[in-house]
Order: sequence, then C-alpha cells, then structure tokens
Amino acid sequence: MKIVTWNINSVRLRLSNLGRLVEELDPDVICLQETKAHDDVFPGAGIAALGYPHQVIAGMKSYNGVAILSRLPLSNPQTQSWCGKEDCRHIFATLPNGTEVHSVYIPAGGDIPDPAANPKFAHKLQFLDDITAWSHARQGDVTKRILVGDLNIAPLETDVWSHKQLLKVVSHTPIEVEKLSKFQASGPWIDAVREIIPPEERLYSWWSYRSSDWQAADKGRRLDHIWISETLRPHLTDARIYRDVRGWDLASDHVPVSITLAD
DNA sequence: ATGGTCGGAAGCCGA
Repeated sequence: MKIVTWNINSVRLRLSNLGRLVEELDPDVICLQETKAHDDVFPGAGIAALGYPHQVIAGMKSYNGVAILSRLPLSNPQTQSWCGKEDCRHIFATLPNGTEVHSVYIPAGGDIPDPAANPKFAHKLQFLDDITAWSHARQGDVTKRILVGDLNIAPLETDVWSHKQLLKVVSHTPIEVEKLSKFQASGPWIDAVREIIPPEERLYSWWSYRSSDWQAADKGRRLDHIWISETLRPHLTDARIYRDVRGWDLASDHVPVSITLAD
C-alpha cells in the first residue's frame, strides 16, 4: 500500500496536476492539505473519476482545508478542531485493515517567531501543545496509525538549506523543533521518511514561490512529513519525496511525499 | 536588510 501526502495549495486549481500525480505515483491513499475549497465546491466527482471514490473532506472558503482520498473504503471519518477554531486542519479515518490515517495541516505561524508579538506564532505553539496532549492521551487506543501532512516545521539541520541562517526563521526555530519532537514522542510516532532516507542526507519538500529560480537557489525546507506507529515499522519498505513535481506547470510550492507499506 | 510570488477572494489576507 502506497500513501501520499501533498499540500496541493488549491485542489480546484490543481485537479489536473492531481491526475498527473495519480498516473506517475499510483498511490492507494492521497492525503491533501490546503485544499482551499468549501465542501460544497470540492471536486469530488472529478477525483472519483481518477480512481478515488472514497473521500473524507473538511474544507472552508479560501483557507486551509484537508482531505483523504482513497481507492479503499474509509470508515469512521472524524474531524478535529484545535484552539477553539473550526478551521479545517485535521481529518482522520480508518482503512479496511484497521489502520487509522490522519491528514494534518499545522498553522504556518506568520513571520515573527515571538508568541507575544505575533498571534499566529502563538497559535502555532498552542496547536502543537494541544495536538500533542491529545495524541498522548489516545496512544493506546489504536495500534496501527499513520499521521501525515504539512506540519510546517523542518526539524533536522538537513531539513533546511541553512541551519544557521534559519534558526530565527519560523519553521526551524528551537522552540518549534522542540515542540514537534514532543508531538512525535506522544504517539510515539516514527518519522518514516527518515527511516528510509538517512538523516545525513539533505531533504526538502517545499520551495518558496518567492524565488525566480527555485531549482538553482534550492533554498528548500522539509515541512511535509509522514509518521507511523511502531507497529507499522516492520511493514515500511519505501519512502520518497517527489522533488520533480515542483517543476511541473502550475506547481504547488510543496511536493508530494510517499511511503510504501508491505502487507 | 529587504523583497521577492502565489491563490482566493474581492478591492487584501495568508502562505
């Protein structure tokens, strides 16, 4: 089984790119973030025609939005709200084999890495604290779990183009890295991508639009993650980040990340 | 130190 996560940055604008992703990657399950479409205008029929009739979605007008698209049935869909906001950042459902799949979009956090000066950064830190407590409280409930998404934090030095230059840049500050580490420990969750691709290797999943030549500058960050429960570790056979997708026509600023699990 | 570019909305906001 192959599972992909992708911050698509508008599912309606990039429906044809989603079709190309299906052709080239052949995933069984696709988790999306930043769909930017209210449920009423979500292109469910077009996605069903791509081979993913089983869909759980949580979208709002203009901002955020998460979804899980699947070739296999999805049961017990649930949305989770955080920080008292109904802002469509977390949805989960269960696959036929009992694996629970979570699609998560953590707040980006704005520009200033100071919660007192920047409410968006305060929101990001609170979101991390809350989802960590929730994850910790549920850790014994379901044995097979996968959590994916745009977590908006690049934890390792090799997850950014310059560790030193990004220490005070939101997404790589020590407090964010520490909170992400606690979130990961709450599962406990395993960083499936770094199980397969050594931590020494530079790895990015996002390149800003604000660059005339993203490929030459290559100032990327690994913001998109796939985490698995320890019970799934023996089944993990592959993990990839599809850098080339950043060069597609009308590209999202994020690229897809996948894992493969053997039966 | 600054500004660069997107998407969705609607005459800016969030990334």
